Amino acid sequence: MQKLFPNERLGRKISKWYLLHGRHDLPWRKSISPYRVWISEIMLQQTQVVTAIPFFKRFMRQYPTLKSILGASEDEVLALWSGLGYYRRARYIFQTKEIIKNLYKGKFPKDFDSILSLPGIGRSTAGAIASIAHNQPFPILDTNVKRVLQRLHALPDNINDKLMWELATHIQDRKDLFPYTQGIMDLGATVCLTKEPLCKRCPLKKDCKSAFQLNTQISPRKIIQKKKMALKFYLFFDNEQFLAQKNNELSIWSGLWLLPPEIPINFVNKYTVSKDFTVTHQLSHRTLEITFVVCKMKRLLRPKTNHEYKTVKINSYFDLGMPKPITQLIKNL
DNA sequence: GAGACGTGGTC
DNA sequence: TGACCAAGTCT
Repeated sequence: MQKLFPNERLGRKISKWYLLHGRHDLPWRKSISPYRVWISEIMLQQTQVVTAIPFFKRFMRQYPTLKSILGASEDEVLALWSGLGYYRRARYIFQTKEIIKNLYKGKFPKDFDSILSLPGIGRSTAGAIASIAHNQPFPILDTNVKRVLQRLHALPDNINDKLMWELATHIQDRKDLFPYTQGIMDLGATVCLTKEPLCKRCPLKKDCKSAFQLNTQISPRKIIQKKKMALKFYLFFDNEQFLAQKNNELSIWSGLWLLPPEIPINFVNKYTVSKDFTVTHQLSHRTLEITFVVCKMKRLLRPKTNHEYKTVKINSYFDLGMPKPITQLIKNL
């Protein structure tokens, strides 16, 4: 008989609750494989379920299996990430599949430390893959789980992660890891809501130190002062195509295709400005003031420049990894 | 360990 | 409408 962790009894309540009330229709919860769990977990980092769903489906249509993605280029992976944000995640996926190809013979590793060592996979994501896909008792600790645990034990805000990881370990239902792991996330997402938790529906209401208490607010994230940043892009285009430039800087939208920020020397006097306007675009940590100069050319030239560029058919911009403001601009061309 | 890193939805 | 929120990881 396996020894129970202190709160495994509660974990059991969660896995049972999941079977009745969990979100069983999420696409990544069907045909479970390490590959599908991996991609979904990366997509779901700091990203809401409803946002991730269409991206996950599109990704799986393009690359249904781990094997099928092994030959992909970084550009192709970034194109599938276009519009999802935190593009570093897509580059980590590219790096990870390269490691899997070269170091693990094309098979997703099972060993926890090997999983954890992969780019873009931290302790929580590694725990999700290990527990969901490999049935190994490693906990997860995302904001959903943190919120449930914080309320369950009536912990003060800003409690340190070390304790939270211990609590997350001791509440796991190690007999039913799959429903437990999915369940604690669903519990946080659908019952133990940030603003007004639905304690009546909670399987832990008899155990929770905050159940039906008014003072269960989770303190807001630290507010950061957003810096403003001015950007300028030129959209050179003719009837068929436009000019894109690769962003190889280590900053926002790194690795994506943008537009040239200046006029190539050989373009002077070869275009007419049809529009010139500024939009603001919010990032999590920065406010961008983006000026677009839309420049019509009779025939798009090849630029004389040291930058990596590409001429792109206007109606196939979605084959490129590009950030939202730029795809928006092209779409409305 | 604080800050960087996207986007969409809500109120 | 601007502030805030939503399945983290890396440096």
